[in-house]
Amino acid sequence: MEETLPEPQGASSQDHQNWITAQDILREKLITEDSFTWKLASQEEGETLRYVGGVDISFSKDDPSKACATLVVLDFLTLQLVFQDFSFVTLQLPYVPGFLAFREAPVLLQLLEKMKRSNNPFYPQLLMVDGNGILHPRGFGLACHIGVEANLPTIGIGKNLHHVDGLNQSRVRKLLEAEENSSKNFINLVGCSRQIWGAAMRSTQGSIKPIFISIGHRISLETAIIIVQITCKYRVPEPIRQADIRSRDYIRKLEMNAKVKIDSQPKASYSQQYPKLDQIVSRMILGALSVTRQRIMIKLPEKEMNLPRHWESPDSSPNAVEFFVPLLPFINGVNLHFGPQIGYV
DNA sequence: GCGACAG
DNA sequence: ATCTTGTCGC
Repeated sequence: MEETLPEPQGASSQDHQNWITAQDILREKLITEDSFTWKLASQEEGETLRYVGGVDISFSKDDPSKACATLVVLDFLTLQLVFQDFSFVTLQLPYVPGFLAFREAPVLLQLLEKMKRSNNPFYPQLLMVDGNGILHPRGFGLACHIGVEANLPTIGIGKNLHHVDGLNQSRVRKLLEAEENSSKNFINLVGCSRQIWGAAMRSTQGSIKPIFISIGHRISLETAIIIVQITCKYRVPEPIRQADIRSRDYIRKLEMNAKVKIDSQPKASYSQQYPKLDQIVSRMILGALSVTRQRIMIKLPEKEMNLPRHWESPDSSPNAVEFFVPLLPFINGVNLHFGPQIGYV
């Protein structure tokens, strides 16, 4: 009766050991100093930094294994987007603290590979990663992992602190607020062992919550900090922020999978009866995912979810269109008619 | 032993 | 990561 059942999802302790070994091996290739051909200052001779990439993954709220991976590239000078690509995937592994890379790196590397293979002129010279670099229990976080495997200079950006070497949120906050640091916008993260793991940075003037910068691969902390400062319009550097925004937007559109039928062109009586509905529709129609003759897909704001009971039984007029609203459990008393999943772009 | 733990 | 409500301020 010692049957070993397969573990399609989840991570066994054997996985843990394998992961640790893999991280140890990859870490031998890690380069922790500036190692690139470009320069920051355009006055100098030669290649200058022009294309900065950012990667992020957003998740489905319905099914946490469904995710949208996003790669963006921004012009370093203007911070304008010059490239974006998405990959909607089902992740096979769970998130385990300290092993984020095994969940997220493969699909992100795939996006980079695809871009490189097609000889895209905007292929990034530097990549910012939503997650830590060497600020990690074994000094090899997601940003290092991607950097080594893609052989790209990478910077890790954490929005929360991963507790390493005695570092924790409150201690860092005290350090940032300390008298001698009150004028600085960043401080080094020095652990109990005196090692410097990265930097905590107030990226926006007066912002309380810092971001946590650590080197990924082929870059020094000093250079990484400079580049992060330059690319911060808001708290999170723009390449990461754009990847995050666009990733979330992409997946949000795919989540609109419940439908309800209403009139395509609301009659006067209909509008009078449900004035609020008209407001919603006219406001949301601009943000519609796609519009065909028969269907309009929109997302209704949460606060408009107390749908009129009337929607339960849409009239069968030929003008009827289908509105797609989020599949949520708390639509008061309205028994929505759920249609088939519609594939849309 | 227990809690803490990037996304 | 994701959920959610209002609230404050430019």
